[in-house]
Amino acid sequence: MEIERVVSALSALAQETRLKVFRELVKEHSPNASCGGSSDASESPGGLAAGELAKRLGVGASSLSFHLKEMQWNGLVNSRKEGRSVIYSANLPAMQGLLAYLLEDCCGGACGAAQWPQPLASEK
Amino acid sequence: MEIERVVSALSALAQETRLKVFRELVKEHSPNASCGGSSDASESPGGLAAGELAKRLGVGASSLSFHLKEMQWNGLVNSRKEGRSVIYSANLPAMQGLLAYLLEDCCGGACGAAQWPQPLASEK
DNA sequence: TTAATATTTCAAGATCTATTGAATTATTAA
DNA sequence: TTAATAATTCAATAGATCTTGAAATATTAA
Repeated sequence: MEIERVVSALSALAQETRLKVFRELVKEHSPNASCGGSSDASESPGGLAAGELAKRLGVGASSLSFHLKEMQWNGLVNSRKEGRSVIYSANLPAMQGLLAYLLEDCCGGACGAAQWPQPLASEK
Repeated sequence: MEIERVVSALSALAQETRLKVFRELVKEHSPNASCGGSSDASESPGGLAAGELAKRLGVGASSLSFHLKEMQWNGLVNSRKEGRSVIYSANLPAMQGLLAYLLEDCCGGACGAAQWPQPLASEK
């Protein structure tokens, strides 16, 4: 993952509303949907309608639309139209790519993936 | 890790110069310095002087100072004075806390830590 | 068709971010 | 002490981001 994409993915998450959106979408992610592993084309990726997200987060529709557009542009969410709703879903492989980069390039040489996850404080 | 701190840590990384700074500091992190694990007070955490960072990244001194202050405020780097230089070092436990949050709250329920690291594409 | 619902787009304004160069502070060398 | 070096602070500016409410678009229901 090249640095510009990493910065743009981080920017997409570095805002309270957007981070909350992503968390909600991860919660709603259907367990058999794409996680970057094997999957077929008929899966239903779960997700939430824009309006339901707005209601849950207490954000105005146009403001949320702005943030969703930002996240979609940066590849963090996908959308599909269903009736008059637009359903947004988390793009987990994008998040995993970001985590892989941070783990390897920004944590790696010193406290690498081999030490991940960290032992609990009580185990140290 | 509460959401405000996560957002502020993400903001500290969501900028090209700052992400590059962090990567450089991780590279220079001395292997026996604090990784969140056991350590003693006499360790030397490695790091780089502000001027050396500015030279490596091709950034003006005052601009870099602005970014370093931002990163320090958000807990991503530490600093210490040595002679007339100020040595900055990566705060790896902060990065690890951030990664732990993202892994658990933003990846977790659906494609959890149990599946991390991901199998290689050739193994799927 | 007309009305209601779901969402996006647009324009305005407020605030935040980032860069620049000059001035300032602290430390070391001559 | 004076000069040189390392870094930060400050003020000015340009540009990006976020929120708001009104208007526009698309879909479904009456």
